[in-house]
Amino acid sequence: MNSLFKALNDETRRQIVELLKEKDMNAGEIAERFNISKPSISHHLDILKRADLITSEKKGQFVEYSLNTSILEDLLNWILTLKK
Amino acid sequence: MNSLFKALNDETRRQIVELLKEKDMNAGEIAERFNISKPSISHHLDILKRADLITSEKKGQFVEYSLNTSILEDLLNWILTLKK
DNA sequence: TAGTTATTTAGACAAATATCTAAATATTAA
DNA sequence: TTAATATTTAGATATTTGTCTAAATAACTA
Repeated sequence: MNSLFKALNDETRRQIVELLKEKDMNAGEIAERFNISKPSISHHLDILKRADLITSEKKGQFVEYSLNTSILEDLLNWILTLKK
Repeated sequence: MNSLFKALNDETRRQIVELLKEKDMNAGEIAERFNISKPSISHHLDILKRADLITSEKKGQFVEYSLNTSILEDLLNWILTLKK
């Protein structure tokens, strides 16, 4: 839960998640969308990955990232228990 | 959205929110539940308040805090748009 | 009014975080 | 094999954050 909130507590990472909602993208494509260096984006991707929010798959010299929405179930439930 | 994620990105603050889910409590009662100084708890309450997650009402010399679940609607929607 | 209790504000400090550049690693192509 | 491209790792640095103690503010009580 901690790593999930931590991962989402950054505007850039939330935007990455929103990008990956539309379609899978490789690290370079993701980096292009931001005015941030590639190493920094790589670091953000690592944090999202540790939180299980995204998965990665090596495809040749590229690394393709995908959104993993199943982990959001936990977050959803946490919020719902507060609301009822 | 930023202040909301920021507010929830701390275990102590999430626990405060969970406490207030059960019943309204004043600052002292909340502080008793943690091994953290009262000023620190006060600071956490301030962050939760700025995020609109809680409201406060002065009652004599006490300050009573309540959970505001309506702001969670935004968070819920943000997550739901990712899932579908 | 003076003392006590409840809470917040101020200021300091250590730890965590986001960012950068430079270098390393891995893969493809000539 | 050498060069080029994609990505990550390493190390540095400035900013943010969570915590503390001491002091300030506010409200009750004797």
